[in-house]
Amino acid sequence: MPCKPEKKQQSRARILQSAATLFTRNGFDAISIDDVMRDAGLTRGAFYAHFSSKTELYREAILEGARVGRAKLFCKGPPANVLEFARHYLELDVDTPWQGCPLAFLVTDIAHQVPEVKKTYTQVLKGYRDMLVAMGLGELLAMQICNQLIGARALARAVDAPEFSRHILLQSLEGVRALLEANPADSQYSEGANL
Amino acid sequence: MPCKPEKKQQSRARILQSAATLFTRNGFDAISIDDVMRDAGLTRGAFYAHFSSKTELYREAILEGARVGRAKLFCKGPPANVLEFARHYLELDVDTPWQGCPLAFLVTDIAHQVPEVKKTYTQVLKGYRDMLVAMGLGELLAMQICNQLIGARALARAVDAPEFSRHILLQSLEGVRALLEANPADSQYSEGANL
DNA sequence: GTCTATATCTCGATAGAC
DNA sequence: GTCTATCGAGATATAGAC
Repeated sequence: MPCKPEKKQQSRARILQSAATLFTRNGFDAISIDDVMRDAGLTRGAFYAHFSSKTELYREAILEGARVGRAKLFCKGPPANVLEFARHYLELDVDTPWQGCPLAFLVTDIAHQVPEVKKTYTQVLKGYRDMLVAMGLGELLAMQICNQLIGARALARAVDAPEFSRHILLQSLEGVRALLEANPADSQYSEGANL
Repeated sequence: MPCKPEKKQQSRARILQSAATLFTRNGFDAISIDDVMRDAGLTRGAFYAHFSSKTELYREAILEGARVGRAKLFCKGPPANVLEFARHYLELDVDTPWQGCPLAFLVTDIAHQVPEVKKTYTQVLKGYRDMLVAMGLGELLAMQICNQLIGARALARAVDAPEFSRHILLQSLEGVRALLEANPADSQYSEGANL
């Protein structure tokens, strides 16, 4: 019965990739299963051979989006310091933006979902915070920087004027710099040598 | 034909209040016109005598939500300094939370809406920033604090564990304090006398 | 595993009685 | 101005052929 298990894996991977992109960009409600399957080159009926519900797909898509984001951040090796990480995250000097960070683009969405989805989101958030901790920051400072960066990216997307968006992102980077300087015990790691 | 114009105004006000509460709490897609009208004690058919579309109602609800939020923040007179403002906004020492700040609870929603809605949201955001500017902060520092506060409130709502939520909010307050101390030219106003 | 077809539901918006 | 009734679109999920 299992006609080519690797084929099934390929279909699942395509569905997941489409879902990560579409959900992150448009949110949970605006994207139908039809949209995802069409983007993956399949039809609606085939969906339930891979996932049991739209919500389960959403959870997996959040994890996939986080994986893609992490890969994009580390494409040129790990960032040298926290400020470089922040610049990358804010995409201040990136020519081709990626599909977007699920943490920033789905915050509001997540608050309306069932507990399992919130659990997945929380897991990803803690992963980002711990990434900063691994760069030498204290857990508290890392959380403050997460607030600052994720807040800025979310706000920059919601406002209607591109100049204002850029202003928000630029100020966020300055905010991160100020937070680092206010914590000299941590900033020695962030401005200095690599981790 | 206008049977009691004041009656119509009362209905409109009730619809608006219901919409502000429900939309802020559940977002645009999850709330139907039926939900709003039912909450306001009316039926769906009466809706279009007051608003031309669900989107128009959404815009007005955002403004109403911002008004309610500002009234709540100023219920005991204007906050003495920026830190007190932040504590109020984060609801760290408030027993009965209000319906919630549309800026934090609708960020993601807004990004999916038509330009007019984004324009309304942007207007409210600039209003909040200018409130901080009126308290003596520079525009740049005010924006950084907006990122920090709004980001924290949005994140605190998305995570699944109440302890983690509180941790995020507490760290955000510390982040605001650090930002103020990193800008001594501004902080003299924020820690000192009223505005 | 993937397809087409369909059952069932909900929503936004409109029409007409009062 | 508010009600009930309804149209038409689009959604999730399922059933059955291949």
